[in-house]
Amino acid sequence: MKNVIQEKNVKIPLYVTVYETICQWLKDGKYKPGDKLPGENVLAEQFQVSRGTLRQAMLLLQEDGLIGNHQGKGNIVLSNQDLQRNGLEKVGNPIVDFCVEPIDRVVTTIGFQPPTQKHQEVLKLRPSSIVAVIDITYFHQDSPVGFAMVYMPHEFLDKGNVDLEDMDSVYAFYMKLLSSGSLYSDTRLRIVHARERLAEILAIPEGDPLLILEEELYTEYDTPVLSHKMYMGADLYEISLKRKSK
Amino acid sequence: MKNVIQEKNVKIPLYVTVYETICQWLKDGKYKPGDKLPGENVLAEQFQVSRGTLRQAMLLLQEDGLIGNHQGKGNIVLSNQDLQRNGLEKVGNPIVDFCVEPIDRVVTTIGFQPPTQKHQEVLKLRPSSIVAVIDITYFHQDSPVGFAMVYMPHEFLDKGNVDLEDMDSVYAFYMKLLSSGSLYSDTRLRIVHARERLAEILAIPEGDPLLILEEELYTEYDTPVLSHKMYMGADLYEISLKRKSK
DNA sequence: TCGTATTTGTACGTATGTATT
DNA sequence: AAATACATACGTACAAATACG
Repeated sequence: MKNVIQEKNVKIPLYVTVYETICQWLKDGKYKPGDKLPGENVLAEQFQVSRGTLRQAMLLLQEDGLIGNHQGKGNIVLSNQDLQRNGLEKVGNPIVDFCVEPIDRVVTTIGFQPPTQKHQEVLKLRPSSIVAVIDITYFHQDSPVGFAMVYMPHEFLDKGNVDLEDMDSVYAFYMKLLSSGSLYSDTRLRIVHARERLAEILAIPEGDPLLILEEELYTEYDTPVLSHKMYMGADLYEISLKRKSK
Repeated sequence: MKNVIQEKNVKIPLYVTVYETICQWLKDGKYKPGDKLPGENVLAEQFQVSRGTLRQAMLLLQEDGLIGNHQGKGNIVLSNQDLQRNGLEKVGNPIVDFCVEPIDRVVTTIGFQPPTQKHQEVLKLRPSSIVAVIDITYFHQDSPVGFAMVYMPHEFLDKGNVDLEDMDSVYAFYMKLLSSGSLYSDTRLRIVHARERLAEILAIPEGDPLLILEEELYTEYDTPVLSHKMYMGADLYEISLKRKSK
């Protein structure tokens, strides 16, 4: 299997450059929310591309929630100012992205163990394989705000050439996975109450509520990459997202 | 302005019928997770459509997370039989969709008031307009499990021809809005602690944690439709979603 | 290892349908 | 009613990634 987090190709399709150009227009305020973009034929002419190619760019803009397409009316700019921040529906690291305070320090530890029954299922592992267990505590100004338990097949770390003695590089690998794109997830959100160990780690009273996010990440090939649980302090997190419907 | 929840056109594009046919194939198990679909040229031939049209159907399948597209390899079926249930990232009614117990009764009340400063902003209303305040309590076996406060411009209810004396029809209108499609949202999730009134409504001790979802819904024209807050009992809710990235 | 066939990705062009102005 | 603008659909050609002998 190829390295999951390989770099992307440098070759950029035409419709992507068109998309990026129009994104920049919107960022620069060349067209403001409520404005109508020039007609597709006009734009295609300007960019010297076919209308089909231009429409691929429009599709990307629409998926980003930057424009709305309306037959007979035109492509209208939506209120895009606040779209900078990614919502929960985009893969990233929620425990970092949604803390109301900035995360300024993380403490990472790593251990290894045979897969539990559950991990054999969700990570599709043989009983003879090895699972890396990565515990990460997230701090803001020396106060713990969140805690994550990450379960990853050792195989992935191995193929990623990660120095297992260097916690910074382990954490960097994990973050790179989360932001690598081309991953999708099964995600569950619940409220739990802090028990002994968690209460101690997060320095909160036992029984205090926590937001927990449980998740499995897969490649586009449907290969499990990792499973993790994130515990987020109740008062320190506000999770935002964009919901949509066809 | 046109009625937001108007029925869709009856005319169905070719690529949608192709998409629906292949969806059915997957549901029937004609192709199982891991299988490769026939090549696009073959499928286009079978459906008697051009390859471009067929590729539009493939795009829909991919957006649903049902298949993965891979240059040179093929279109592979993913293991998403369980995608029947919509995740939070799709607009619907979370307070109904994610309760671990089935909701078997709702109690709806309605009142009217001038818009607060905040509603003037988020719903883009004039101070002289009227806001409908709809309170909805959700029950499972006569126990309250969730509570929602909905703020909607009176104008919408009026144009929707809703009988404001008939609570069932008010609730039906609200649910129809949520499932009408063509809406998108700004959504925030947090933990709050039940205060007096909420604790009483949900029949829980004061101070107990609740999951709260605050949201504004907009049409594709960027017109605010409604703003609501949903309070969900801590132990009764598990919210699932599908995260993705390009 | 290398070349060839297969398969999807990109890009172009044209024509017609349908909703809005 | 006519003009405008996006939506759908067809066709062709070549590029790029992968699979296979």
